[in-house]
Amino acid sequence: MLSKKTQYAFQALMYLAQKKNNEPVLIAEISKKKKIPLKFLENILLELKKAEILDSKKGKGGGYFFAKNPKDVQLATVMRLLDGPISLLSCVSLYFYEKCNNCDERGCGLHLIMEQVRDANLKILEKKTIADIATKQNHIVKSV
Amino acid sequence: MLSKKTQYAFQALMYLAQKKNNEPVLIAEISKKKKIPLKFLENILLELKKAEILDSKKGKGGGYFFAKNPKDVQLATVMRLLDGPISLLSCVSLYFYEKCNNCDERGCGLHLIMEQVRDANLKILEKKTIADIATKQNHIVKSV
DNA sequence: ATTTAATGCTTTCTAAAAAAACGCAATATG
DNA sequence: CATATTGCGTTTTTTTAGAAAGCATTAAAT
Repeated sequence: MLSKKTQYAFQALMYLAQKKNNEPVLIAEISKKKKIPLKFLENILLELKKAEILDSKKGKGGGYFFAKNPKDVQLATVMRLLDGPISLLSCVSLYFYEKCNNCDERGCGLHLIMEQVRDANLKILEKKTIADIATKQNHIVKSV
Repeated sequence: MLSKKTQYAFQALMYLAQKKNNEPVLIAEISKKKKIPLKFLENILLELKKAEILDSKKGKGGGYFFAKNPKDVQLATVMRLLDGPISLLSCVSLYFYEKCNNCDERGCGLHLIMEQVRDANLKILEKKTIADIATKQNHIVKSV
C-alpha cells in the first residue's frame, strides 16, 4: 500500500496541476481543500521541491507551483521519492537493489516472478503522469 | 515491499513443497535451513495452518506439511493472508476495500490507474502458485 | 500411565517507521 | 519596516513490524 505521505503527495500534485497558469498556491490552501495536515504537507512539498518537481516562492503572493510540466512527472518517480522501492522484493528492485540473504537469485523461482510483477507495475507507473491523474475522467461513468 | 513475514512464509512454503511425499517437517528444521527466527516462524506456520494451506501433527514424528496441493496455493492468497491488501490504495482493494476520505472514485484519475495496477498484479499473483516458485528454474542461466 | 517430542496460543517486548506537531529562521513583497 | 510565506531541524506521538517468552496441549513410544 502507498503510505499516507505518497497519497497526500498525489493529492497535492493533482490539486496544483488543476490550477490554471501554474500560479503559486498556499500550502494552507492545499491543506484545507485536500484535508492534509498542514505541517506534514509542508514537509512533503519541500521534498517534492528538492526533487525539482515543484518550486516555491516565499513572501506575499508566494506558494508552491510546478517546476516542470505535470505531464513529465511520472507516478513512479513520486512513489520512489517518498515511499522507496516499487518492487515487492529488494533483490528485484532497479533503484533500491539489495541482495537477499538466503537466495541465489538464479534458481530462485520467487525472484523470477517478482521481476515480472515489477515490470508489470512499471509499465503503468512509468507511463502515467501527474497530468493523467489530474484530468478528471468524468466522461467514464460507471453504471451502478 | 513484502514484509519479512511474507518473505519467510514463501521460503518456508518453498522448502516444504520441495520435500517428497509431503512428510511432516519440523519447524526447527525449516528455521535452521532457511535462517528464519524459530518463534517467528512458529507463528507464521500457525497462520498458514489456520488458513488451511498447511496442516500439522504434534508429538514425535510430527511437524508441518501441506494441507492442499502446492499448485493450488496462489501467491496472492499467501500475501493477502500475511500482509493484507495487494492493491496500492484501499479504495481499490477487492478483499480489503475501504472508502477513501476525500475522493469520489468516479472522476478520480488516481483511482482508475490504481485499478489497472491492481489488475496487472493480480494477473500474475493469482495465477502463479507455490508449486511454480518451488520448482527451481536452473535451466534458465543468466549470462553475467 | 509416564515420558518425551512436538505444535498451539496468548501475551509481551522492542525497535523502527510513519505520521504529525512545534518553533523559530529565512526570505520576499509592498 | 511590517507582514506573509516557505525552510528546516527537532521533537513527539502513534502505529506496525519483528521477535521472544512461557505455558498449554497433543501425540507417540515405551
